[in-house]
Amino acid sequence: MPERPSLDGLEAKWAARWEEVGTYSFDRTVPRSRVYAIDTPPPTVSGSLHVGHVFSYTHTDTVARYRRMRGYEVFYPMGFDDNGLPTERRVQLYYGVLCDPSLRADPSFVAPESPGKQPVAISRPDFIELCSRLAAEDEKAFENLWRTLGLSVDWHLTYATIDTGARRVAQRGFLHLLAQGHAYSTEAPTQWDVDYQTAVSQAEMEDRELPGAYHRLRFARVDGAGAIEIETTRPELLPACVALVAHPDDARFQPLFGTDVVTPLFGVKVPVLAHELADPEKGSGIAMICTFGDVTDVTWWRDLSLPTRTIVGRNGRLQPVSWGEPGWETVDAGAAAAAYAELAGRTVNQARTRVVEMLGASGDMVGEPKPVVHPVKFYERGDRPLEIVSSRQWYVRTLPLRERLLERGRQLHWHPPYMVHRYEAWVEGLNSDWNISRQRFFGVPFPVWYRVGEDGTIDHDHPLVADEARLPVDPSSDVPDGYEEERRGQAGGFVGDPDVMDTWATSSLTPQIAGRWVDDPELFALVFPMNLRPQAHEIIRTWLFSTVVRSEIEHGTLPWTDTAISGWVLDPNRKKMSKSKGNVATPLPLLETHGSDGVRYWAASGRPGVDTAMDEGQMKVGRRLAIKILNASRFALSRIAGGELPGPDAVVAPIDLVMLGDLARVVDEATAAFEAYDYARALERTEAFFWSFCDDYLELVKGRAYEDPSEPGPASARAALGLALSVLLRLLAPFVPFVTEEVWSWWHESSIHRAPWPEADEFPPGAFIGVAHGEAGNHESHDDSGATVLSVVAGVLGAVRRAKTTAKRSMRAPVARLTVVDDPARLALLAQAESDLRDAGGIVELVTTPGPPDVIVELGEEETG
RNA sequence: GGGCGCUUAGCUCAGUUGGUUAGAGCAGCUGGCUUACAACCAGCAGGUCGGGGGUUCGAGUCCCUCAGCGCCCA
Repeated sequence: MPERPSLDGLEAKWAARWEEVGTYSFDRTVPRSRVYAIDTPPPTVSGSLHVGHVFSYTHTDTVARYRRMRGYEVFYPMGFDDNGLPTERRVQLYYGVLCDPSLRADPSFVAPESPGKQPVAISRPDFIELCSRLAAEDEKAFENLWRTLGLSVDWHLTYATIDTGARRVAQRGFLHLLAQGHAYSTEAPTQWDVDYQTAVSQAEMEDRELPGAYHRLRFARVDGAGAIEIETTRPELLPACVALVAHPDDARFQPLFGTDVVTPLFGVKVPVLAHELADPEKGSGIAMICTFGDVTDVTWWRDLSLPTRTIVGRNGRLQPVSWGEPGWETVDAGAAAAAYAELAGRTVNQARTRVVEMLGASGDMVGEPKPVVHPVKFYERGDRPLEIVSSRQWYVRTLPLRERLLERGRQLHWHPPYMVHRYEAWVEGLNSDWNISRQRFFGVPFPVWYRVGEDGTIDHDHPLVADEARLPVDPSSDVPDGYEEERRGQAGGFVGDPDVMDTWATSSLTPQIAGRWVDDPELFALVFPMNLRPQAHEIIRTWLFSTVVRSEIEHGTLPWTDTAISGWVLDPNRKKMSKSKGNVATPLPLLETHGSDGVRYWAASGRPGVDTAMDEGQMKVGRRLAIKILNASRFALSRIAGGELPGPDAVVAPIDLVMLGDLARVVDEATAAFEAYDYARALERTEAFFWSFCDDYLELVKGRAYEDPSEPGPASARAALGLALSVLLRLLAPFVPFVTEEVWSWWHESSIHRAPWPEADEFPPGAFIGVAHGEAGNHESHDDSGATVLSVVAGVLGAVRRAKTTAKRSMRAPVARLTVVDDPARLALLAQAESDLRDAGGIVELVTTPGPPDVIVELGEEETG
């Protein structure tokens, strides 16, 4: 036991020790009933470290530590979700490279030291190699943070959602979806980000308010009887117009339904149709339908069986079309081609400007554009509005599962419970199947190839699937059974699926990946279904939802029994932290300044599911708590050192029994709180007891504990002190693992983090008088009002302190005479700890008198010298 | 526009099925080097529980309504 204990260096000391002796390693020899498995969120390491990471992961760690102390073997792996766009973007910027999948791998390829002025095109294998390399470096920074923070993760179980085992799991899962008809591919209108060059799923889209303008355009009627005026925010899609649409009940347009009009500039005949989704209140009450301006266009196109006229290419520019050819019929092909020549090759924004000029010149635009602000769909990471293009994508059928998914949501235990509403709202609002294809490189490829017919057409309807025993495969370099590499891309040969799985399609399998579903079925049977999914609330609709989908389809079960939803970290002004605002706090300096235990204390004070402000003040409080634990423990241990520590039966003094009874109640409350995943409540109750324990009980008992240990009074004090310290340290261990382990090591050989969680049977039966356990006793340690010998004596001690403070005297000043006036029952309680009170207050003479409550303190002179 | 949550001391938050005088920490103020701790201790002060209405013997707590804030979704 050090003379002057300190928090300095505890993180490094204990992190190394825990790793060395395997304190948190998972013992797979235990039976299923003793396993507690956690499906940890795998962070995306290409993002920067964020104080939000320490916040939510600390919550999970307190639960993991509690369960471990309850005797469970905790399966607590860390994962990393490196695949997908964020890592690719980081590699592009870091090295100044671009992936060109048409290039062959270059055996002599060396990554550029720093990015040049122009991006260097490199092959897909070389690009993936750089992604893996950079991700591995970034993972180290995360692991270092987690270890410093003291997460009780078993680092031998670490996985990445792109590693070999994960690819095997993801591809096997996909093949099962395909075989059972849950996955299908189709050519379909798809939300497309023209910058990232990829399809975007419903879950990744967001609306942003964007300024635009209504342009009023004139369409001539074929019968010559005048014109129809429509309003549109996207006049550049005029060449893609396939129909006009109005509400079936709209009397203004009923006579026109079924007739044709002609588009301005391009002279295309299009019908006027009726559909409920047309809003008579909006614009002129009649709209043009294009290929495809928005999701409503897609609905109309599908419901009304309209043709397609695709003009926007995947690069976001208008592509060439053949006016006059089938599908592009027009009354004047020459004029249409001339007009379109002004637009082809331009971006949609450029084309909009030009087409407006042309419409103005031709007199087909009515009045000036009317500015509006309207919601436009964006990819959540994108900078330009999404376009809708038609392309081949893989989908998972989620719509037919809706009812079963809602039922699973009701079976899952949500903490806090109201979070289930977010899940239900999402499932009920599903309007499309789940698009899992991404046109990217650093991801898990689809393990399928397609036959190429003799005429060069690709047969997407009968994919050649990989044998499960071969997984993982890369169809861009591996070859389907029965084919030679030479026939890749040849007529009569094959092609590989060019896409990779969406990151949610792989991370939806984290229970299967972490549990090694394919590679280690015995382990998987031991840990799945898991116990806990901790995660943030904004990804309920993505990660939680998709994991439930995959588990339901593959295993017919929930992937876990409980989910704990954490809130966000807000900046000190309660604003959401974001890079653009520049209010993001990086965690390592905080850990260094306040200590890991201090930061963990702040994090664990945040209620489950509640957004919590970054608060360095709370971290300082946590650090003070840790220092207090050091000092109080050293003090208590110094009182009980030397000789055998008496067992609980030695506790006989009423005040000692009452203190232990109060502590037993705290154990009950903390245990109940942890069982309900309310770590914050457990901490609050424990901490409150700990401070009053230090302020009052330690002060009252310290004299007696120093006396002859063979006497019953001192023996009682020593036994109570030892038990209380042991219990308190264990209650605090999930929150402040470093300082509690340090103190524990002063008097124990093994780790506190494998010590048993405190139980009622550790306490002497006499402690439970007046406590819920209700065992009868033969002493009077409490009165009818619930006052105890401890609460009465602590109250009097407080009055003595008050008097000394008011008199501006030192706490050491003696009390010549203390007169306590109170009712007889309370005075009887006081009498049971009279000598402790005299010691703690420096009281020379104590007088008790029945009567209206009062405490009269007559201070004496301090001895000098 | 729909859903969920929040509003309690200057600040951050507790407050259980409705039940004595609504609590804690931080900040503030006043004292004190007290043989565990000055990175500490003791004490003091600070609240119309967002506004309004209702139920009840009794409301911070339950119901209605209004306002503000945040998030999710359209």
